Amino acid sequence: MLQGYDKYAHEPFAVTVDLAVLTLREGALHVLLVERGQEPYRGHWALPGGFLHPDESAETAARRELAEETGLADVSGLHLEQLRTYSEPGRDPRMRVVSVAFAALLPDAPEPHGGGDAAEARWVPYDKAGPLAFDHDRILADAHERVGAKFEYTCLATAFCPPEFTLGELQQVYETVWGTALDRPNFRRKVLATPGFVEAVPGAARLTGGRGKPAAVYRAGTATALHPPLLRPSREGRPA
Amino acid sequence: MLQGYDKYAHEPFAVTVDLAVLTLREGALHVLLVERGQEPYRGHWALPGGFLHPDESAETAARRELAEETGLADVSGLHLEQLRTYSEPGRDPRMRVVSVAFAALLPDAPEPHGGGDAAEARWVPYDKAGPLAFDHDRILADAHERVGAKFEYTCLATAFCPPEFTLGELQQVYETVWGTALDRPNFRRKVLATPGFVEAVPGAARLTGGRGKPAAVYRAGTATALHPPLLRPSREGRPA
DNA sequence: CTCTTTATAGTCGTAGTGACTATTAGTCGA
DNA sequence: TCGACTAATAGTCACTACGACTATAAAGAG
Repeated sequence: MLQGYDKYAHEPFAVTVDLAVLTLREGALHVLLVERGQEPYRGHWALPGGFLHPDESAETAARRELAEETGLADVSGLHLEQLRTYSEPGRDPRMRVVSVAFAALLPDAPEPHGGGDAAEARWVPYDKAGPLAFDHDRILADAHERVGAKFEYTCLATAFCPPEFTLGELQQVYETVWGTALDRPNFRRKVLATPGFVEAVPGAARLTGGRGKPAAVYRAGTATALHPPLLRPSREGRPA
Repeated sequence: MLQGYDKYAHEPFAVTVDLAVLTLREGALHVLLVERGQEPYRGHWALPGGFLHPDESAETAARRELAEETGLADVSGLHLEQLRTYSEPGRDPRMRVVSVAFAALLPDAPEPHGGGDAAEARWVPYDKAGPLAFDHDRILADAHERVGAKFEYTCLATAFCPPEFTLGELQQVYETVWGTALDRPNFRRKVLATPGFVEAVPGAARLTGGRGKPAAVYRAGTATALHPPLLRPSREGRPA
């Protein structure tokens, strides 16, 4: 309780934010990693992040770090989601660090120019994001799970898409994040039946790789929730 | 990023946990509140909580505080869920406090004997949990929303029930948390059709208030997820 | 052309569910 | 002891959503 100020010696903690910045490149989920130039975990890869400044909230700090690490001028429209806070005593060998973790979703993936203090920053395929420093493997896995779960009942998937996209591209986003194939006509029916999920760009059509019939072009709609949800073909429901 | 140790003057923060301890009493959602005996917000009600000790995680601290505030001997089996972390610079007028918020669900509600430093602790109906200290109104609302959402796709509702309960009681839990009435036969069908949600206690039956046909008694099952989900009759799906 | 590729349209059967009605098993009050 | 009342449980019916399909349209490649 908060009346304990004078009673407890409230130990000071260092507070950081850690970011799982996700994007899709060439049909595969990628995550932004930085190479550590100092001990501990020197030479290991880690999630970008940094200390909370005295005058900012965790969300503000996360957005600032996101801008620094990606080099993007405008990160105001990007989806940033607080995951949870990691506070196990031993998670940083040097000192007591409590870290607020965020997931960020980017549509396109400009190569990061290590603007921050990172020795090197790079997009790494999610599957090859080997053992990371600290508990960042856990944070990254939690981010993936959260994003996958939110795809079921929100319109979050469009955050991975450029401003204009085809339904095939949107389906690829789902398939890549969930790691499962989806039936194309059924996916299409579901998306179009959900009001506000996507809206057609009149008259626009685009070829999806040079071949086949050009696909209609859509924009993200105004809806944020998905009712009823678009459930992933999960472990459940199978003949156990 | 975490290599910034020597560069940034990483300001120390006080880290606390705040608990939204929820229970059902007489068919209404109640929350455990403590009366503040010190400035600021002296005399106001607040969520229980306290500072993180140097050697414990936020989860450990939350469980410790929960035991202290409720006076319960065994809080190991209780559902404790990290909500999110609140870190706005001005949320505590005295100092920079970052708070990790949790929601806790209790089946029965023993009157708390203010074991901690709380001047007074009391169960307060959710609706009458007037303006709270700090940003605790927001935390409490977030807890309610999170629990309501989790009811849709998990078996969490049994956390509000005693070890043995009737389907009518379980339905009341849903109705109270969601604030909507549910059709009894349909609710029953749905719960029984979900394997592992509840399991029958053989031969047991109980009257639900002295009247009517005695109801069969159930225990919480082993399942944790609900597939397909039990969606609340929401704002969506209505003729807009 | 025709073959391949991709988008789009539509069909069919079934699980899930909302809105009901009917029946059963108790208590309470006259 | 006999209804009236109450609550639990059983069952019906129609409609929606969805998985698994087949069919057609529109492009490029050869």
